[in-house]
Amino acid sequence: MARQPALTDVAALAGVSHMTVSRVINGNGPVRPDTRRRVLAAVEQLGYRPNSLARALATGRSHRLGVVALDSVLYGPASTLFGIENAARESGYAISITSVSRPDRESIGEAVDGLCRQGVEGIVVIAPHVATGQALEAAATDVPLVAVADSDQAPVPVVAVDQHDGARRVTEHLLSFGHPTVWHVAGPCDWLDARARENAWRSVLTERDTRVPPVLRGDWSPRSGYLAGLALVAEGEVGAVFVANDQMALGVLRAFSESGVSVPDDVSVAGFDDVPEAAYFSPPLTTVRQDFIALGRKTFDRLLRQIEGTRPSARSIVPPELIVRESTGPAR
Amino acid sequence: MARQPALTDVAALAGVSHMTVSRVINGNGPVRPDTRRRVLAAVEQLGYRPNSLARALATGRSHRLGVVALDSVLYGPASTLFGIENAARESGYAISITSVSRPDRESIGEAVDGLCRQGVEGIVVIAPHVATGQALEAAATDVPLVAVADSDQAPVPVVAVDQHDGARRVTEHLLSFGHPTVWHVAGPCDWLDARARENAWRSVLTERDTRVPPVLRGDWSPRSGYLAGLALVAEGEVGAVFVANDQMALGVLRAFSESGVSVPDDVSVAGFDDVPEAAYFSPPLTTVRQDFIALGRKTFDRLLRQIEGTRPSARSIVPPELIVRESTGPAR
DNA sequence: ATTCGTCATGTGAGCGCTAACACGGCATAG
DNA sequence: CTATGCCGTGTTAGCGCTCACATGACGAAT
Repeated sequence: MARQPALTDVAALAGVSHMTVSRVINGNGPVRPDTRRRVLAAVEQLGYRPNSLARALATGRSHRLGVVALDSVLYGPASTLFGIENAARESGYAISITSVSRPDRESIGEAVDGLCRQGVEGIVVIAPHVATGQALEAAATDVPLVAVADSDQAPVPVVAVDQHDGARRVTEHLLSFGHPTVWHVAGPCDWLDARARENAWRSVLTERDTRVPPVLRGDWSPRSGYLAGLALVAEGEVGAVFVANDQMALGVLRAFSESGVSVPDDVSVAGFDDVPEAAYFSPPLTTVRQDFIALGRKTFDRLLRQIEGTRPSARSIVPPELIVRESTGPAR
Repeated sequence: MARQPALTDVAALAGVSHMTVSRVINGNGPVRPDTRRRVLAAVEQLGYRPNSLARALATGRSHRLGVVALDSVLYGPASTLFGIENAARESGYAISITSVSRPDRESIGEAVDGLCRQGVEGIVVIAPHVATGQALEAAATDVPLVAVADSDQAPVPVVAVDQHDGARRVTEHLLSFGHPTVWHVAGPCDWLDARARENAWRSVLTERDTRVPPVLRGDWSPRSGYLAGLALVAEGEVGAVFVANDQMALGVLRAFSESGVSVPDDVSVAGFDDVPEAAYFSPPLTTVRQDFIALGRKTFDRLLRQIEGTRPSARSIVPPELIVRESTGPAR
């Protein structure tokens, strides 16, 4: 089994110099039509595939992007990844992916370093932890970098769905039914998104001089939502709950249904994300839709602009959308 | 801004030849301890990062794997992807990812071709459609290739969770409660997994001379499950349903709950996948757990073996596990 | 003292490609 | 009829790295 055919093989077969073949392949320099035909025939016959590694080495441009993802299969990050991949592929960029299990300085640093060695032209970090910001600061590199995270104080450009706006709108929606206050099942406190949602919820309540009930904290998992739900049942005087993501909201619904608490008659429940399942929960879940595909595209655009030297605006924000379903309603 | 430091820069700074630096970096050839120290100091000072593109070009080994994934964010494929990535990273392989929107010959061909240009040493195709097999046949390439798909007749090595076994076990589980027969909400008929689950279900019924009810067909989405659920309600005489995945099962549960059909008292419902949410459905869903992380690792091992020339066994199968929860029970 | 082997290092070529320039040939302009 | 220009093509030198070999220094064996 011989090695893959190279430019010179094609050149030899077509009876031209390798440079002419290169011109045909890249469609730049001037080539006479019949020469081009001969070359293309040779390419076809040999099944020649340009070696993009060699090209990258010669040009100094790899047309490759790196993505650092959290080692998890959450709906949001996974969707964002695919959004980025789609946008990148359409623009002729290849994607290298690396996952990290913990969002600390060392892991992120290693991941970024590994991608740089691979010669990526830019890096996206989808690791929406509070620690990620500092970790990125440490990961000193001159490769353009964009983070997918809703943070004002990140040391790198940031793209995100507007968490604050989304959380504000659900909270206001819940209050609009006349509930005395809104409880909150928050995400892990080391997540930026969790903090942003919690802060927005809190500010709506304080703005209106409404009592701020203690926060229940989960870890995004349905199980943690279930436990929070049981705690809320024990609490008794609960009329409305804003749960920081749909998976936990499912757990809350489960706990309520087991305990004979009716949604939305006894308690209104709202989530965040609009996972595909949310419309089929019992009852269908009021939630905030995040357009992760748009987020991915925007992230890619942002990074591309940075690679090409066009200075982008400081913050790229994707607006969320409140999706009202049957899990929220007037107080009984 | 100067370019990234290269081997020669380090060599110059350390006062040695580039080859000595190479030996230090790769830890092979003999180097005197103090020389090594000088070199490492220079590496540190310059912030030198080996360029793996150049290395790949020189050695002919890229240590890169390509993954072709379906353009979707389904739980299974996404988890498998992460399993592969983890295993690969541990073994020093980088991952390039490409997604395809349709599983036809052209898309798959393009995806495989693109990855080959990137110089990958092996390719995993996670595109479990019936058409994928033929598409792979067409994508003639001498790069080692493994498909994640439960098919006997694929033209390439295959790794999969044993769909047949899983489906057989749920069906038998449902029959064990004394239900006269088991209905089936199947996945799209162009998916191998959907076919395998349906075939297994059918064979259990025919083996036992049980009536085989007409198949209801969905598209994996909760919505399609919901519609199937409504159809089952209209049908009336339904005691047990095996739904081909958990998302559709959620839709079925929703339809039943809306229609006042009680699960499992009126109808037993079982799913497939064991998504993290399944335990918190109402009622918690009996389902078949697929260990996608193990699947990913096995896939990587398989591919690695193929790259290194060790001929692997014909079929790598990961066993599924029946998870019994509250959605299944005796006929009323 | 000479030969040999080993260790530590250096040299040159080449992986497959592109950028930059060099060079004939033919048309047009002077 | 020579000068100027452009077109089509070839030549050369790298990109950053590794491989295969060459070289020199030193100790041990002859």
